[in-house]
Amino acid sequence: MLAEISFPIPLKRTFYYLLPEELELSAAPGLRVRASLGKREAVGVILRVLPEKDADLTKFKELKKVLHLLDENPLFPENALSISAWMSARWGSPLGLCLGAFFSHAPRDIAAPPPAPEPGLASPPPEIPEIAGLLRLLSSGAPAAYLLRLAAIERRELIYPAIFGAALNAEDAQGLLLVPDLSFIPPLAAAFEAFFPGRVGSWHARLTPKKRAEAWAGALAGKFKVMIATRTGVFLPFRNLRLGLMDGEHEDVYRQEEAEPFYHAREVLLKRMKALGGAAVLASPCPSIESWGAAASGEFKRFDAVPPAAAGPGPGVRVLNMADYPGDILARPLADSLRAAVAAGRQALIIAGRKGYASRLFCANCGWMPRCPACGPGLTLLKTAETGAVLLCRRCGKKTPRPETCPKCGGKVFRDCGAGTQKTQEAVARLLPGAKIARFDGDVLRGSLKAMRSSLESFSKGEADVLVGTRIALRELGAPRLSLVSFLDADSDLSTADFRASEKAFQSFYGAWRLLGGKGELFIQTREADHYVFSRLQEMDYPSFADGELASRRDFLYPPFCHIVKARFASFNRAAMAAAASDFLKALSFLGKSGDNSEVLGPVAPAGQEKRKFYSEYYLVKAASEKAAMLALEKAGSLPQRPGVKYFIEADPYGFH
DNA sequence: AGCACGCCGACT
DNA sequence: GTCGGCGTGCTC
Repeated sequence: MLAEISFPIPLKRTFYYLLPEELELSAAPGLRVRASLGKREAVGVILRVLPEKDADLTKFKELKKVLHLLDENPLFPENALSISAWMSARWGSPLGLCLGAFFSHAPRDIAAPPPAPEPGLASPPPEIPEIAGLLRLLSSGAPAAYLLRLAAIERRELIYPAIFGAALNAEDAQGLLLVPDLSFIPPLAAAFEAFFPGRVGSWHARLTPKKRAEAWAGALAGKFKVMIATRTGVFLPFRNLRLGLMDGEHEDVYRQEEAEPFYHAREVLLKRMKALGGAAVLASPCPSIESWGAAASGEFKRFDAVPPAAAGPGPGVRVLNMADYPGDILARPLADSLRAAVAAGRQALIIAGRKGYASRLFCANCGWMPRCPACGPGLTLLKTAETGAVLLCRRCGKKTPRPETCPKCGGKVFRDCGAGTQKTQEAVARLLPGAKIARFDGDVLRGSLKAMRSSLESFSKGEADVLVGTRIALRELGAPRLSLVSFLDADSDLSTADFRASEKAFQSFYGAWRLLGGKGELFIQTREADHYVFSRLQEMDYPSFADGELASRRDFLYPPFCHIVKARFASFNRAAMAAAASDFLKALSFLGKSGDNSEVLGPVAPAGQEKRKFYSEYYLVKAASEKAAMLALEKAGSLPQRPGVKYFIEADPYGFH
């Protein structure tokens, strides 16, 4: 007999190995094996067991033997194999790498289950009247997915234990709590410890190897009742997982895009819990429009844990039209409030535009800003050595030459905006000569965990008056004396090429508003003060914003009403690139045939391409269903490779470049 | 991904 | 004369 084996290597192919007779009975799909691969040994997963006559072995000179069978039973009762196969089809990464996400953290020897934990002195789960209905449904154990809108962040420490308490009433039932950031784990673990003493585990990327092995084996053995984990925790093994809760489900960190396998932890969690017949709860103060849509269509049941008090008037919101303050980094009203806040012993948080982003152009005289005639806002300034400054629409890719004169006032002087954290820090220092100003951006974050903590802590303790940071600071921050938050350049978010730009911008503003805790002021500086996002800000009503956004996604056929696949072709040879694109279009001609409303947009080429030696263009597939998207991804991924052409095929791209 | 082979630059 | 850079190629 043969075993078809998948290894965690970036290859789409699988491998045939001979099964030694003594393993023939125990070998089964989903079990791990050790085998020689090339010049080394590797652990792979059996995909199937088959007789030799069923495999075409003519191409191999040698068939190696499986060396060891590592498991007697599958480690994942929900069938990691089928979930991995779905992941592979859904995001296009090799099956072996998808399986690797589940198996690669497994310790070499899985320790025997530890002795049954002694039941500690547990507090009764807290009562949360607002979500009594949700708790009732969870305690019934019915398989379902829920969307939970949460108000105050602090209440997670009560609400989540109540939810786990309700859903995990069986003795061996386990729950997984996914959080967007490592820094959320310790406080939540401490809160859970009161309700599940001795049975709360943690999982994140910075665990030491020994702790990692303990956590992994502990989850598998059922030692932990509750596992609190960052993104990769969605692949942990459990003996009896009954509840998966994702905190801050709208956060982009749940999407893995830097390295294969690509996936979105939210979707993987939903898939897993469905396969297990368990419950999934997606929680957020400002849910993703995808989840909002699923709730609207009845796929998720929605609950709101927003107490009535939170609906009252909160911090003041002031949108400052920067056309009225040409050249200023800090507009006058913001500068005045900032000065007053610091003088009164309060703290302020200033969110600067992200570093390295293309800046925007505006008329120095009247503030006029060029817009793309086809797509509305979104034109950014692009500086190229050959052609000079060009305006690029990041939504449709169209480029226009930089205007000589302003069509509104005839002015000839243009400025570009977009102050980074450094420039902003200088401006604040000039405004408040005596104030202590701290900075928090990607550079600080990339440094040591300790440096990052101390930088934030010094602000939380009140050692600094003003914190200048990128939006990453919003998530990490807890500052009781905070009374002012300001976004210096809201346009840098709104002008990104992403159909999610409005959603992400509103979520940021909303998060900042909530961070103020019902008092103080939120300033937003923009040159697009008439953008509809701002019209929704005055009430700070997330549901009404989300409803509007969802309707617009429906009208323009964007997720959750379609699945997007992006295909980019690049080459030094223009004809070869065109031929690859033509292969692609031919392969995708099945779309839309069966009456669905799938469509292919493109080609989109970068600005100033004719003048360069290197060519590239991309297409966007808007597939009407997940199935159609997976088929499109598969076809695009298996195009004949034309020499000299590079292929970039991507599912669910965030931002179209 | 590993791990090999292979062919050109500075050094014990 | 070697050590060692990383380009290319293969893994049942």
